[in-house]
Amino acid sequence: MLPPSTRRSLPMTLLRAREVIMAHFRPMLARHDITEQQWRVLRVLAETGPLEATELAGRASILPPSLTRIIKALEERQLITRNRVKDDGRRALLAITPSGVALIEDLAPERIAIYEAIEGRYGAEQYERLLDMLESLIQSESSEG
Amino acid sequence: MLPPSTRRSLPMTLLRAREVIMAHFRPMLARHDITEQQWRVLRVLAETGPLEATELAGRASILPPSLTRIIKALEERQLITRNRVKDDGRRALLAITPSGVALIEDLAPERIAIYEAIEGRYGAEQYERLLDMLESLIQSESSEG
DNA sequence: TGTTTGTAATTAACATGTGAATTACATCTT
DNA sequence: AAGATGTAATTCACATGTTAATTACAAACA
Repeated sequence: MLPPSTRRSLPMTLLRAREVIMAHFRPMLARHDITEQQWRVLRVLAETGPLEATELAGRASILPPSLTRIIKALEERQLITRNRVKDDGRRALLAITPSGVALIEDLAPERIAIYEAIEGRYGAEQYERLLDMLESLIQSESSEG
Repeated sequence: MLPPSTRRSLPMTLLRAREVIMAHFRPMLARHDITEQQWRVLRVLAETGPLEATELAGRASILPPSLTRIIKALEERQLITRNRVKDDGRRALLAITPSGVALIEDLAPERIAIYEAIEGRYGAEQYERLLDMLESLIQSESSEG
């Protein structure tokens, strides 16, 4: 078996795919002066409710050191709050503020339009199938095996 | 239409997929004290032959500012060389050195084994189909599209 | 020739990715 | 209670991602 050429390597193809998709969202994020990762954190908190940092990091696919910095930035902008957990001085519950919710809601319509445009070009069925196949890949490669 | 939940968003799913795949390669790269991006640059040069920076950046999916730093590091380790292009003082041809080739060749067997293991778990057919679908997505979303 | 326009590469500034080390706190053990 | 062990979060150090600005050079052109 030969090694895959760079044009057919799975990690690079995933990277490029992500790249062409994110290109559609970046202008929107830039207009609102928010990074992609900050946006992920806000969306997760908006969907899930208050979370501890470890859980949030997992759901937003952000490593702890990055999350520490992102939390600091979002807290300064008053888009999230942090509250110490009783009985455990290490943990804190992170919650989105009303301003944070408002930001997410502001972006929602444009976000939906971008997704619809992508689905329109790629095909809605294909799109769902691709997501299924990616989830299956993640499943089959997750550390728990 | 509702916005996709973070668990079903395409950018995040692509990110997680890439993450579980790269997890298999990182120990190998760390043992050879090379970053993922440096490895990509070396592989592209090994496959394609000498390239100018712009072309290399495109093929390795690395932005110019990052490539500038990576080139510097690889040049210091004598894994690549750069030679000015006649008639145009801006450009330079970047080429992999014999040491660079040797490094790539050292890693090749393990690299192949890792890919085979992934294909084995995920299914070789599925694997190829996933690559096709991703390439199709990239095609349909490319800026020229 | 000198100026303008365009292009390749770099630099600057800041955010994130990554692995290792550290801190702060809990829990277990004796 | 005191020490050992474990866990959550942070900090550190360095590499890359990202956009904007700048530099170096080419090409077009007045």
